Amino acid sequence: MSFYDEVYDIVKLIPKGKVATYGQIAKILASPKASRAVGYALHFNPAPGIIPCHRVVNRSGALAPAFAFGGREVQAQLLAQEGVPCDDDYVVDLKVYQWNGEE
DNA sequence: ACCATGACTCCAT
DNA sequence: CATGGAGCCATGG
Repeated sequence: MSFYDEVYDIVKLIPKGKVATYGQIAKILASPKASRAVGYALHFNPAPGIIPCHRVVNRSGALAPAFAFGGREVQAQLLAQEGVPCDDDYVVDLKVYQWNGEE
């Protein structure tokens, strides 16, 4: 699962107050279209608490609807706590909070 | 190698 | 704007 390991590593090094999209991570890894595999890797989430999956959002900047480590509201709280306020629809302002450290 | 699945993304209606 | 279908990638049986 080296691919997944890469995903976890990327997610783990996302700076506080920033979020990354599946497509962005996929692009950083190897293929910009591996967003599915990336989401899958996060779904495995082998290290909850260590892997800030809440900092990973979809291309719209919205939190994963199927997120299940506590609920979207919890994720929203975490993001707000990190300094990333989210919309009522759990949508983050990507043009401001999207992580661009690998771009 | 093939088929099925999935926290995605894009295009068409 | 909501819904549906197709494409892409990695994993597991």
